[in-house]
Amino acid sequence: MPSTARALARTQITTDIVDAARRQLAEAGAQQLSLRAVAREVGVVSSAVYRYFPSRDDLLTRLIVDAYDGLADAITEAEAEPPRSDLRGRWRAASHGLRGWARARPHEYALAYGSPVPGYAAPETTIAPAARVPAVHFSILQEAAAAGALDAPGLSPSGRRGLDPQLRGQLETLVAQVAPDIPLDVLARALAAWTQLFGAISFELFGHLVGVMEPADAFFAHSVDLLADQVGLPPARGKGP
Amino acid sequence: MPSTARALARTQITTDIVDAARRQLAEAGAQQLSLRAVAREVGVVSSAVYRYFPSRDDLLTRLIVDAYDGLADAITEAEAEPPRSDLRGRWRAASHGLRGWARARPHEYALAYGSPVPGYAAPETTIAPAARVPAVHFSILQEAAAAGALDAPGLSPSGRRGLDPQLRGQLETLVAQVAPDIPLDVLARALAAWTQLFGAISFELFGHLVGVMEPADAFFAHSVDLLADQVGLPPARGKGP
DNA sequence: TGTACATCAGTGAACGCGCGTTCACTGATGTAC
DNA sequence: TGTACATCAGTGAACGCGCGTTCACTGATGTAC
Repeated sequence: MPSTARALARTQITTDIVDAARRQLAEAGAQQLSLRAVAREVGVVSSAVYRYFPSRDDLLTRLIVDAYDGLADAITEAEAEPPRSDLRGRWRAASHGLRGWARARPHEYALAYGSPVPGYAAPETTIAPAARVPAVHFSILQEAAAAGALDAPGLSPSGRRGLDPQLRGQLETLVAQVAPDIPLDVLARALAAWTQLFGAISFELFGHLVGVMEPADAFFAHSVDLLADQVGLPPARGKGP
Repeated sequence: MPSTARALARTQITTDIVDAARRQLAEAGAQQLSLRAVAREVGVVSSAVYRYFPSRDDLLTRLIVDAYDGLADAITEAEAEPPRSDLRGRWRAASHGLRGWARARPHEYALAYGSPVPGYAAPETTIAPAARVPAVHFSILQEAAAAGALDAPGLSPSGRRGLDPQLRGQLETLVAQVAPDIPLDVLARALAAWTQLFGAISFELFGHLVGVMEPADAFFAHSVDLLADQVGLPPARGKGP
């Protein structure tokens, strides 16, 4: 990896291209993202972009991976704020970090979590970065479970009472990969809570709360707390978020 | 409204156009929907479509309105199955009806509830049909509340204890329009549950559960029951869905 | 250090494509007397 | 019932547009001796 002038220029221009693409994504959405427009913005002829990305789809993939990474970073950072012992505070912070990131970059959010881009199939490269995103929430529960701090109506001591067999099988596979200390029924609720956070954020960003819950701050905060209850996190110890 | 040959032909061809458009939506997604392709499929020259829809966007609007209407119908029909006294059964049926409709028509679902179509702004005409969709779920809660059947941890007798002022204000406006008998805290949970159903369905349809919860049937059923608990519906009286 | 060759970034023209929308037109259908 | 006129569905050509990708090329940068 010698830092020749060429290599330096290459990384510089690569990031220029990605930045321009991200800017266009922010302005027009994923399917309007055009290689030619990106090239124009970077100040280069359209065919030159092919020296950096073999096709438009590869550029899209890069944007998706960056989105997952940025989101995971934002959640991690937000979650680090509250004192470690304040489990609910950390849950709240992580959740609001998720929403804040999404509101600041609605098109990147839509690219990663909205309707699939027609004609584009995400390659396997995106799986690992995508998996980073829920890890923070799971780790909070992991820690809480290990400390015996989780409690909610309907949770069973065994962690598996009343779970449908299909669901139990899936959860057993997942628990091994992700968070071995979490009881199965808590993990099920965590996953539900996880999808549900995205439901609230998507509704807000995609305009389904307009005229109903607008601004959605208080509504989202309320949802987050309901979900914290549901997964069995202990009540807040200090002030809310 | 005389049924002249012309008028008959007009309604016939209008539905032909909409059907062709819906078929293309199902195959390629909203932003690939092209007037020319629709015209080709209907067997007519592209400019002829302008006799029926003034622009591509109007055709899109029609598809969106149809989607909301179809979804509302599907939920209504599904909810009518269980005995009226089985409130939780009705909640489940309505929710599974929602998912079933979405799974059968992922692109129509994405058009209505996924990322906004770039360059397209939904006109006010879509508001009324969109509002029909959540009405079934709300009416179940309305009825349950009137019968005094709702109970869940954290719900207060006054219905408003502990609600953030911003949220309370929004809920008061909404409750008047939608379901005057529902206590505010139940309505807040109902709305949260509502957005959360869409989170689960979007995750499933948009591929975020692939390899994790697949098939998602049991997971979705579990989520629906957790949400039923959260809004305070009484436990199931008979078998599950 | 200097030269000969290999690498590679960027150019510019071209390919073939499909799109939404407009317009003057024709011929069939409908209506008023 | 028959005729004269008005309405309107559908045609076909054209407008101007932007797109992704390929290709032979040039000139600058890097490398081996």
